[in-house]
Amino acid sequence: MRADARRNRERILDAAEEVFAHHGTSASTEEVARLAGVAIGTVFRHFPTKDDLLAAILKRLLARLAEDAATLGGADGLHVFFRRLVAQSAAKRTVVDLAGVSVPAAVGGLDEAVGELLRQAQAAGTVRGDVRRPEVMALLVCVCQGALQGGWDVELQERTLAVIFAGLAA
Amino acid sequence: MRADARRNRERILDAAEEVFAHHGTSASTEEVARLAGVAIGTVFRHFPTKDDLLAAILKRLLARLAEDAATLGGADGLHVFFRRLVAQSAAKRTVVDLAGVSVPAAVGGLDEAVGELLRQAQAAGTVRGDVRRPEVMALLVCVCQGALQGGWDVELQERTLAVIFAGLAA
DNA sequence: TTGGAAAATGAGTCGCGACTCATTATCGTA
DNA sequence: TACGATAATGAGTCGCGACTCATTTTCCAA
Repeated sequence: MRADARRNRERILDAAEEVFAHHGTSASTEEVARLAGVAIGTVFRHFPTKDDLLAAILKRLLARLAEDAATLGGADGLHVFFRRLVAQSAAKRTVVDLAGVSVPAAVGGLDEAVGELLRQAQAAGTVRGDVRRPEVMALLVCVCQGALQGGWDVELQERTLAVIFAGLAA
Repeated sequence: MRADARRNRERILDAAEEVFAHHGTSASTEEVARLAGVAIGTVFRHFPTKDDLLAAILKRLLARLAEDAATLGGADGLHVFFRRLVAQSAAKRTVVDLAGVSVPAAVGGLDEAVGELLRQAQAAGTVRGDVRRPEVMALLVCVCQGALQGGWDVELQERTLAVIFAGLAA
């Protein structure tokens, strides 16, 4: 792959993330090209369809989340991860809008990373033992969606998470 | 309003609910007209824009939910309502997709109905006293979103709701 | 340097879906 | 019934956005 091609690919991904974060996935590919500073054809050379582009940024986002999760741990690592995710979702439409794009959630090891956080929290006694990974993942998804849609303020976010944390601990 | 106009208006609303429930709000207005058995122009006579149509069915849905909530009560009325809402959401895209359409949540008294359920649950000791309505509403929205997107099976739904119920009770 | 392969360009095509409006049909009243 | 007002019809307009491709530009290896 030529140097300029690699550079443009990155620019396009960055631009796409920015544009879709603000305007949702319904934003046009042309807007992405404009922000990336390339012609529309270049975008389609790298990503033959819009869905390919969406899948690419989703993959990057999930990988980043998994990486982020991997740096956490201990008694309240899971709680911290919940809060970070909610904060991100409220600001960016992207992840949430991507329901339609089919990228297995397992990509990037997010499932595993969250599983590890759960295990550590349980070991520390912060979360009770009979809670399993699937419902934790489900709650993460729920909360992201809700935070984005509801336009939560900080207080509502805290109160809502408090209920969930209590439910995990009880 | 003429009799045929009133009849068609109802047909269109029913058709729209059906179509948007299955295919999301991106389904075309023409599809709605086809199912309603009227011409496309008739739809636009009753609802000048697609958003007007969406707002109308959202209003109906919220009113119905509030009505439903009003029939419940007692110690676990709130829990029952949670379950019903999740079950509906998983089957229908409509409510969830309507984030964009601006209809105050207060419409139809859903807020009040849920507030009443909360009060009764707290009186019965099923829910602890310091939980307030906003976070309950937020959790309801979250769970609807999540259930739709995640394609929850019955077990996952139960386990996820169990965490939330525990958090409300703890 | 330079030749040619790889990449970028951007005006143009295409299909789709929201919305219009001249015409036709239907209702309800006198 | 007759007739005017109200409503229904559906082919057509319009804009938008995904995607194409002939042409031009850029890279890099020999």
